[in-house]
Amino acid sequence: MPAVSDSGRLPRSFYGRDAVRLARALLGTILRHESPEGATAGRIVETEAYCGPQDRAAHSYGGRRTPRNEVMWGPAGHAYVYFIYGMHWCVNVVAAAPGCPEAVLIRALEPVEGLELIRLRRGPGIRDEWLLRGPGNLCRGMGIDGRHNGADLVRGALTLLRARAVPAHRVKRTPRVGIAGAGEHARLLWRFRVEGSASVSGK
DNA sequence: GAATAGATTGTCT
DNA sequence: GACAATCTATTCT
Repeated sequence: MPAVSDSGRLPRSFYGRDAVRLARALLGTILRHESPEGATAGRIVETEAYCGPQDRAAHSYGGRRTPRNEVMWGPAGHAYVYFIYGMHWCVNVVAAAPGCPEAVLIRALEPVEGLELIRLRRGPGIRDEWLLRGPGNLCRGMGIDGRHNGADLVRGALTLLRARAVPAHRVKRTPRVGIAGAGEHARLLWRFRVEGSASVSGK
């Protein structure tokens, strides 16, 4: 019996809201991947909202629509996975409505299921709480890569599960990470993290 | 502890 | 050809 039930899958309606609200709502939910090597899952403790054409830090800034970011333009509840810095994958959850290219970057998870497999993928010498810390690291540990771009989280092997909500007093809002080139938009408080979790990334 | 550099490749101009 | 929603190791202080 798996440590995490698959029955609590979040419905499509959960995703159909603006990226900032979705980023907050995703805290505490469980990202689960049932791969051929085994199942892994983690509790989301850090997210960032990317808010479409007006957001200088977003891939869809200025209405850009390319093969890479095409899934951002599609229906909510799908995974937008892209490759960056020559070696890392990052996974986003598409928000809002078709034609509104908003998404939420998943930045950190607390490992919940499949610890052995996660350790195997990450390599030796890493504390368990840090195995899925950082957007690139969590994709490696969860076995997420370009094959998952466009995956439907409501139906496929990659899923999001409902879990106990994170109370407001445990949520901290900060500026986003790694977007110094975004001018004024770099200062907006569009990063959400669970206070006190050992698994959040950054300083 | 802070700052810096190097890795390494898809994507877009 | 420049650069990127990163991570790690190394070199300072």
